[in-house]
Amino acid sequence: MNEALSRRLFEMSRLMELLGEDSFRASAHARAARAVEAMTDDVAEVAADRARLLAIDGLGPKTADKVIEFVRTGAIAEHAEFLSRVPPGLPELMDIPGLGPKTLRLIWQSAGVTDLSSLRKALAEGTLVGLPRLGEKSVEKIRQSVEFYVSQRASGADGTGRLPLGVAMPIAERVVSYLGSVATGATIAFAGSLRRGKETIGDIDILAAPRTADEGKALTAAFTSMPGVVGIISSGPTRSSVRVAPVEASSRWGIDPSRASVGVQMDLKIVPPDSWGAAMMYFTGSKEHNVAMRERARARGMTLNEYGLFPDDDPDGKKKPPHNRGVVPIASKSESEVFAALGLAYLPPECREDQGELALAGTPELIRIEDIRAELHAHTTASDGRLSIIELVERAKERGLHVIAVTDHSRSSAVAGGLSIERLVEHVEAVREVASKVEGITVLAGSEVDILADGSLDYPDDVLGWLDVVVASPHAALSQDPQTATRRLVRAIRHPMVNVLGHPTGRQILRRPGLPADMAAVYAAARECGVALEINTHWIRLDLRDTHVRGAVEAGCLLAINSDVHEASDFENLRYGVMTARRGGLAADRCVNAWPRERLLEWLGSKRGGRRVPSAGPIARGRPL
DNA sequence: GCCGTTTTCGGCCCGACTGTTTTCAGTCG
Repeated sequence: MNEALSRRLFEMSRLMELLGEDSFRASAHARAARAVEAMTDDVAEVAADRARLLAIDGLGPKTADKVIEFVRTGAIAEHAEFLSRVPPGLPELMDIPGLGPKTLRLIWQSAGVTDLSSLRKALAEGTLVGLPRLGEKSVEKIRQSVEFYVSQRASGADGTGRLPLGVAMPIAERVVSYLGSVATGATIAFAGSLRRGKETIGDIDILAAPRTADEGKALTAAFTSMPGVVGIISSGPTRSSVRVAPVEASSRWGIDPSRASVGVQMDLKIVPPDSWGAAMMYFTGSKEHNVAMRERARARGMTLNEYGLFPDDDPDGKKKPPHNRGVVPIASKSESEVFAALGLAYLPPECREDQGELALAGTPELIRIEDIRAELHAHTTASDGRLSIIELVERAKERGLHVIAVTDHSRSSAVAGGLSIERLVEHVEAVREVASKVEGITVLAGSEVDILADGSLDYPDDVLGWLDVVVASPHAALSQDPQTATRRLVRAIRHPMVNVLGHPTGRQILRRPGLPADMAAVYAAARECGVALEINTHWIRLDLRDTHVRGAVEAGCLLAINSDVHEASDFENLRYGVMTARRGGLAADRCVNAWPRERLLEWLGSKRGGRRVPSAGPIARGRPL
């Protein structure tokens, strides 16, 4: 409901822009859409009390009534009215970079462009050249943008042109390292939604502070000519934008190799070293967070831009920007400095989304990568992993973990080599054999047990009783209706031997939505039963997602951050899971993977009749526990 | 259409880059 309504409001905002309505009204609707998106409660429930809606920042009398209308009728009359005035294929064209509402409106009303195909036709026939403010060059830029957009749609999994976090991050790191080799004295880092840990990335922002002007020029030259650049969108002394394509996508996740290349826009911003903090803050965003920060600065008689926080000596905006007039900034060198000068504690990038973070009294206590000491979800060659038991254990040890759980697939996951009961017995004994030999790490024998469509588990209870840890996960039947999905997950959580609910919704980013369960019911059951909800760290999953983590944290749940290890490199995904956890406000004490060893083992044992975990020795076959 | 450490009415973030312009509009982040 929240998501559907938020989308509807965003659409209204977009349609208003296209129709040339008051731009402030349009942005008010976009703000309302974000407010609804950020709600952790079900909007249907909140809307029962109009005063509660009005108390939400960004919702006023008019938008609150539209929310109520949507909750009651499933539609907003004004939305339908806007929709009837715009050709159906037009709004999507706003996704094309460089094509904004004004230009789109112009070519719609003056050149009859109504959708992608008529736009391409108009470009091919040259009918756009000569319209007001549209010369040869502008039209050529639009043409290139459209072709790039079309190729992205053809190659991307869903046509949004966004890259998963885990695809974008390594690219950004390669570019940062490459630019660092060009300008050895420069400070270089990535910013943007990548630094905030969003699950998908629209473009990659790189920030550089060279020591000299020559170094800056060298950086720009290197950036615009680096391998993979297929087009330069713009390039100036302080900013350059390029299109990079193609980029290898992962084949392991079943993306068709012939389509396994996606392009991405990359921006380089060059700033003076003294502005590093203000620039980092500015280019990290989010946009909405920045707006809130600048408003706060203004309210305090200051003005904030990417060069620093300045005294506001020019309220009318008549003069040149302060940094061009030699005004000395109040703060600029570090982000902490700027936050402090605005009366704020340091806010980590992951919480800069304008979702109430400016009202926080201090820096939120968020989990860090180094807090993670246990991995509770890992596969070996026994099912679909690539590591043997001992290899897995050694990799875990190298990473400083004190607990590693071997949790291969259960029998229903046939394509993933799920273990029959007989094979499970052998496997558990093999794991215990390894556990008895290695030192410095506790090795647990467990299973990632399928949650069947009706919520029952894939092994009988006596078999589950042999194990040290049970991760119960949905793998099939992911298209259930909300009621069935909720019943299914809650039933699995209530099973007395389940420790962790693995990738709870089964969603895959840009690929499939996952179970539409009532998450509030899932949180409530998990809290009551002491079951940890997993944040699966693989960048194709990140399940729970950030908003779900926030809901679970607010509901008082335990969470697990697991890398669902299938090969050694999967341990590297941990950072994406931790970023997602931080976006949801998770602190270390609520994350079972961050607990001291004994506390973790005791918690696991509480679901195994309180017996000591790990068990040692052979399984007493045929004797139900 | 929202909102108030300057405002209950009149504002509403800031700067860079580009192209079509002799002073600025559109777009982006």
